[in-house]
Amino acid sequence: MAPHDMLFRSLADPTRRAIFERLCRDGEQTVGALTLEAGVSQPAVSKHLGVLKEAGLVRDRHEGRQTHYSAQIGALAPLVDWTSQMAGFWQNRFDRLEDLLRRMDQ
Amino acid sequence: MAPHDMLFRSLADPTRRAIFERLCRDGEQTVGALTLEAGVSQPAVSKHLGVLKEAGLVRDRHEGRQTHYSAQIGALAPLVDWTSQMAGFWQNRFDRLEDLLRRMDQ
DNA sequence: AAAATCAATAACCAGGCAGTTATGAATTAT
DNA sequence: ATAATTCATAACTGCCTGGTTATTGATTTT
Repeated sequence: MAPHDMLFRSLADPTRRAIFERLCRDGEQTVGALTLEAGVSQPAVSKHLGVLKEAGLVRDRHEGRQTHYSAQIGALAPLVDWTSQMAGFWQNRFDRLEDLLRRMDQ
Repeated sequence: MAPHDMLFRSLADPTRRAIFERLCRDGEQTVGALTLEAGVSQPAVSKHLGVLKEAGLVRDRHEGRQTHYSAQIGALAPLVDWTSQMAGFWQNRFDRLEDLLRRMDQ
């Protein structure tokens, strides 16, 4: 399984992505705080956090009976890489086409 | 539904993402050509192409009885924007923290 | 004209996944 | 000690989605 596979899968769900966005925007949050704005039950939030953690997108920190989660922005790197790679392929093909046209023009 | 929602959803499936990658790498391809390497049936490929098209990630061009598909690299822009935005949030929080520490240090 | 090819659609099926409620384990408050 | 809080897990459910085969429409080929 490609490294960005988990990444895309994790971010595909709107609820889950919203949780991650919240963590990016507002920094470390407890499960309870996240649940308040998630629009789904606490177990659902916990499950989403589990998926995000599995994908390396979040870290958890236990403190007493509450768990604090925070975004790991670095985990988005493979996504950036993938996008650049696709753009690179595109550009290469464009360059080759340009080259071909230049040759034909002569 | 956010503009990047479709995007993430479309790219989440490995088979579908592979088809898109192929189009980026090798340029315009017919459904038949894509089917040869997809590892799934032709109808499955057609369905994936439908989803990609819906998300604006591919264009189709009919020529006789065959349909040629090509990647629309520009459609990845919202994804890049989203990533930058997340990184931006992160950076802002970091800056505020840095600022706070500087004040405390005095 | 008849046969073959290409791709889209229809109809169906199985598995996965996001959601729920109920419960348990650990910690904190009374 | 007891009660309350916080989160994770278990068990279940319904739907969505990715896959299949069968078929049709459209175009080429023979």
